Amino acid sequence: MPGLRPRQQQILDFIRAYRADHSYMPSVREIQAGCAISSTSVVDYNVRILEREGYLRRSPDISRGIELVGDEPERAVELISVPIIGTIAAGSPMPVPEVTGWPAEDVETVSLPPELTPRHSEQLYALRVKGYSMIDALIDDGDIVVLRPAADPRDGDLVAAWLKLEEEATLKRFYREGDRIRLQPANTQMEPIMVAADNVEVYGKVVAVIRRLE
Amino acid sequence: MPGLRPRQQQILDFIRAYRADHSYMPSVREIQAGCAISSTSVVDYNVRILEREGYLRRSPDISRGIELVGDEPERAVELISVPIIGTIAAGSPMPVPEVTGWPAEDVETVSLPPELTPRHSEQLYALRVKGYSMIDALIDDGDIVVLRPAADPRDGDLVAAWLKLEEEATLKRFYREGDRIRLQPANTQMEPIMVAADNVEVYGKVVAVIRRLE
DNA sequence: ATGGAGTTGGAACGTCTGTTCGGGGCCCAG
DNA sequence: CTGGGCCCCGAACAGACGTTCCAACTCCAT
Repeated sequence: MPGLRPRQQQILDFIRAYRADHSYMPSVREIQAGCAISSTSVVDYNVRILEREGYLRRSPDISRGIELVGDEPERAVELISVPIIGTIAAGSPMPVPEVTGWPAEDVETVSLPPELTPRHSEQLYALRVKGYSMIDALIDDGDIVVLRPAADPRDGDLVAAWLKLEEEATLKRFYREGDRIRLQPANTQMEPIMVAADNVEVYGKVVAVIRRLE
Repeated sequence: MPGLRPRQQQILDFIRAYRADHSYMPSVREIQAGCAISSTSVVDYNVRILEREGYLRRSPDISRGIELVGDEPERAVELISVPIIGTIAAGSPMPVPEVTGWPAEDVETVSLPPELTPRHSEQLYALRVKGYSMIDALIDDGDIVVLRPAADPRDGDLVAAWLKLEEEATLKRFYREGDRIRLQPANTQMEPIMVAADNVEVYGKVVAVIRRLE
């Protein structure tokens, strides 16, 4: 992506510099001030272009909702050890990570190579899949799924969810549709299921699946 | 700083998880929703405490102006680096590991954690799966399969095989039946296929499957 | 000139968001 | 009982913020 007008380059540089100083993102008006632009609409105009060109992403109607792409912050280079805190099966409750005294002594762990490690790896945990109920998510009996506590999952994320009414754990892709939620199997040939938003409890977002064979 | 009320711990966990998913910080009302709190003032109250206790910093009057203080170190363990020598798809020939001058310079690699490393890890290689032809083996597009050259596969092994007549690469479980070979999909609901022994060339035995999700 | 595409400027609208205020339970020492 | 921390609730205020609309400007090929 070569073509980038000076104004856009200037804005991009400002955002990068701002990001180095603060852990949150600049607002439109801060960009305006920092780049000596006389109107917020000019910022919006150029930021739109930057988004269209793939330099960043925006979350509409969200303050400071700019995300830089290709600028993965502080990816850990070393091997991460993730505790396997239990099993997940269709009909049995999922274990949830205990917040207190997390690094227990005797839990089994799995190590994640750097290539698999997401941006923030502090609170990862893993579950061993029991049974064949996740077949539609291309997940086999015995697989290990690595999860991250999901605050406010985004559309399309593969999440581990607990359906309260059905008393069932499931791994599906998450889509918000008004006050309901569509859970879409990873296997696209299968039909999605619709559930009320207050019937689904999202425990985590799947960041990796590991299968070890004999 | 030991004493941290459950509500505060909950909020802290939510912020950390949110931060892992988004590059910007959650708003007070998002914390409220994510922690099932019924008022923004409760969030403000507890976030104030978290700030006073030194867990985070706030920039007043700034949307999403929360900054987490302190991040954790990681540990390093020994891990095996496996070259990804190519892709495997249904209709195209599989690459085979070159025995000579193996450690090429510019090949992509994937690191295997110790738990995944089999006994003899010297000649491991990996392929990236292209397309959805391995769905019946519960292997998705983009998955990485780690292989070991299989001199004499045992019954039940999951092998990467090349069907000469059909000119097709496939991942199936291997069963010898007289002078023919039964290739059984991992998905037990699907029918096995029978091929003549001299029509199948076993390239390797799958020792691990790794799937990384965004 | 002339027109269009790309860009800037100014202002306003509506919402998002941090913050504050008054009130109300709960628990325990006095 | 009384009072005071401690925590939660609902509502509202004021400012921060993303977004939109329209006019004007530059540049360039026609």
